[in-house]
Amino acid sequence: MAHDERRLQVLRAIVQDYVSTNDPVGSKALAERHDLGVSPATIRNDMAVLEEQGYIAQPHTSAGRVPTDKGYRLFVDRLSAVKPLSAAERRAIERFLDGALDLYDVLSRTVRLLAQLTHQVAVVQYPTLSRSAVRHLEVVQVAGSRLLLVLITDTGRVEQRLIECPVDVAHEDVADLRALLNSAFNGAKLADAGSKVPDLLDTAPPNLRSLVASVSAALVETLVEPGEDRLVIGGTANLARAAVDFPGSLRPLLEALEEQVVVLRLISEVDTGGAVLVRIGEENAHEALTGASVVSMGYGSADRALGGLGIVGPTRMDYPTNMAAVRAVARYVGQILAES
Amino acid sequence: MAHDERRLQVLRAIVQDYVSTNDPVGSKALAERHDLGVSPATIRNDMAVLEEQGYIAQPHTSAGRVPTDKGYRLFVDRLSAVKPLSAAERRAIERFLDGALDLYDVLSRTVRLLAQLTHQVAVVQYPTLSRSAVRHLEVVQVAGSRLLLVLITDTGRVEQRLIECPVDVAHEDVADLRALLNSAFNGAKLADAGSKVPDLLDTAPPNLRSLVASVSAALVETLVEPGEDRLVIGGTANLARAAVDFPGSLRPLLEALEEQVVVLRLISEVDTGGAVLVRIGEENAHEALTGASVVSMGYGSADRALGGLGIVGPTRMDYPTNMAAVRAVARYVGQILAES
DNA sequence: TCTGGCACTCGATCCGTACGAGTGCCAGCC
DNA sequence: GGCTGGCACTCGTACGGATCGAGTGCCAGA
Repeated sequence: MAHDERRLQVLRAIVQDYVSTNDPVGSKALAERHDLGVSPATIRNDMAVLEEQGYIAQPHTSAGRVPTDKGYRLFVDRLSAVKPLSAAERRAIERFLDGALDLYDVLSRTVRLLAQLTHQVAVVQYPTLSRSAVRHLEVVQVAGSRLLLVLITDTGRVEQRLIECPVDVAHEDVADLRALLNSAFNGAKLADAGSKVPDLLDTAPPNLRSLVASVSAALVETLVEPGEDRLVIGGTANLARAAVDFPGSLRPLLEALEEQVVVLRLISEVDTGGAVLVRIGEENAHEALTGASVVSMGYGSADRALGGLGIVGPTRMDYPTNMAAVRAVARYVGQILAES
Repeated sequence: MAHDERRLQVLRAIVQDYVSTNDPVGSKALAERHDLGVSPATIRNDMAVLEEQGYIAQPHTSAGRVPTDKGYRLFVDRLSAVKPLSAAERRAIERFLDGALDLYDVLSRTVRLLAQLTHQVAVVQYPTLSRSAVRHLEVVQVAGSRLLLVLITDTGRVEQRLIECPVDVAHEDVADLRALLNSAFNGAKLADAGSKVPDLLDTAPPNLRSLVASVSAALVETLVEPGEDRLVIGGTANLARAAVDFPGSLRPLLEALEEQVVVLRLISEVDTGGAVLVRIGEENAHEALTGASVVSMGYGSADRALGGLGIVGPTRMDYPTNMAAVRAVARYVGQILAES
């Protein structure tokens, strides 16, 4: 029906105006600023229906309407097209990310870039270890019984772990240990590392066996341990601008961002299909994120997902622009990390 | 004179009360809460003098007094004793920091600990490279002409750097390169690394010379480059609580914290003598830090300074407690890193 | 089905008043 | 000479009432 269609136009206009002005929007202003072809009175009727359906709400009786989470959801799903980035913005992304010196550099540039493009808090997950493969293992003797194990993955990530051995290790055994570990694990997906241990123990010379056992145990532990997934976070200063959208205080949100595990779950639960994922307000199912939305996407090549990245901001955000930025950056970062 | 002494007591009382209540403090309240042995009227006279000398100020005519930066300075220098930590707090520090798995883990635990003890934003500088020594160098071939250089220092720090060589590198040359680099640089202070390059080039076999030249150039560049000094920051959520002390907005401060270079300068300019350094308000000479104080201290053993750590908070902070916390944590972290 | 008109609601704003915390000054006391 | 109690004064805050206006819901008519 024609006026179902118009009601959606009204909702879209409400979202757009509210996002840009932060004032509850009334029927009169709506009629003036958008070519809806009908009078304020008609719009009021539409608004009454939209409110009844739960897409908008009024803060108090004599105020305009504000989109609800449900309203934003409909807007994102059906009323907005992801806005393509301008050529200048694309160039900015390339210029910003090219020339990174190492993995950390790539990620920290990414996070700054995202924060700058979206004016929100940006979050990038380190490439997940379990999906990478071992490129090289290095063992360095730090003290008699202390070894430093350094793992280099094919995504350029470098992991380190201190190992306390039960007894002192002979200096000449270290080289043997290194060779053994490398021949056993080289090229292995980290997720499969555990299954290689029995073979390794069989082939190890008897005098090294206990040493190999404790080191490989520590290695597997490091790799499998999911808590090791780290985040790079940036653009927190943008929260100060968005403070008006978080009535109580920024505190819970800032705490959640420090409590990395919460954000990690949000960012890492991405659709592997290469689509941008938007979680609006209560959909995040976390108290500290009341009034906040998360726009995220996985990065990596089609056959190998590496991790997730995204932004966190108030529900009252410019979804089309932010979704476009997240998508563009995720794709470009995926390319860069696939190359190296 | 006796009443000079009393005026200082009055200033101390004003600072203490103001820090704990955040209300401008008046003469009557002061006389009630502190045993100054004189009447409010007398205190008023003292306050008039203190104000004239610039130690305190009144926000408006009918309000109590508030310490100025100069007043806090006097308080820190002459009126407060660094408050020793309780045995329980000491134990908490040890429990919190022991059992860290690697350098990053030590630093991130440290930052969380400091933030928790002081209720302020905590900052820890990575151990400065140039004061460390090379423990091991690892070269991994990532692609034909691409090498990943991994540096392990005696402070447990692991640095990585991608090197793009002008031509493809033969697989068997990589091992030779590794051996050459290690024999040349092993045990060298990073600051001295540059001076070792000529010798290295002389001893290198002719066919490797150009390769060694480009790799060692990149190595020296990585080591000397001071911008590589990184920070770990935590406790940003504490700023939300302190928001009342930053009248305009938290924005400039949050931005300064992201603009790591500003904070880095503050934290790294520490007295090497092992004393806590306090910078109050305008002493920081940075616009974004108006109303903010920095409490910092170097860590490392007596003969080898590694870096700085500290906290950033409103000028209205509990200096004695915070100075004690910074000092205790800096000492303990220095111990831990010296051991490894 | 849309529109103009109208009465109504209710938060925001403004203004005037009262209150009280805090001060500076002064005369008197030890 | 220094301390104290008393007192007049200032000025920011809290409170209450009046006004304003944006926005609404409803209804009759086109």
